[in-house]
Amino acid sequence: MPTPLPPDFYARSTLTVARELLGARLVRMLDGVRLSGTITETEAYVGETDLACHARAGRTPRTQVMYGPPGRAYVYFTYGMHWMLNVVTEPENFPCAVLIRAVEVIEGQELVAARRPGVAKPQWTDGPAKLCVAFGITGDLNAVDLTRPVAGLWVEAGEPVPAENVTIGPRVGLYSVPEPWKGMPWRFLRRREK
DNA sequence: AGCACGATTAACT
DNA sequence: GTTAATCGTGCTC
Repeated sequence: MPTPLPPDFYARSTLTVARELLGARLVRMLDGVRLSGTITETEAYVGETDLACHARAGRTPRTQVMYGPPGRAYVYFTYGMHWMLNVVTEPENFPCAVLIRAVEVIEGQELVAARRPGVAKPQWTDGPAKLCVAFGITGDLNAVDLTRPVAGLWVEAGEPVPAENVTIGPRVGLYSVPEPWKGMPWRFLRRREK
């Protein structure tokens, strides 16, 4: 029996959720195969006042899932070719989310290898759009409930990452976002092991 | 008009 | 081996 992280996990401060998602396990049922990966990089996007967050535009068809209950998926399309996976955080009507930027594939390596032909393992899922390709995540999964194993996508508890292995820095890929939002240290990544 | 990107290329060391 | 620059693509507002 899968045991997804409960709504209470997501109903907290977005920064806390982003930090604690490091080490957690992203699980995807695809073609009858269980894929999973350890989350290694996240970014927090916090409300309408965060000018890097899509919710800066207010409640629109695209952003409305962020206004809904925590623990849902916010999947959106950008740059004409890329899907991105976020998890909705905080109580309803506070539009926030954590972008899942990278995972390390654990289960289902054969299927992922087949989905990422010609790509070496470390590059299978080391970017937010790459992991969506590897795990078969598209707009079909927007707004699904990640706290129950009903949609074939959820997050399980993993191995906690100790503070000394966490690197914190500014979010990336924000081209024209003004300060102070552009420089806010809201990116969390697990330091490379070895 | 403007993207919460990634691959390719071109320049370096 | 590295970093920097370019641009395709189509959805959102």
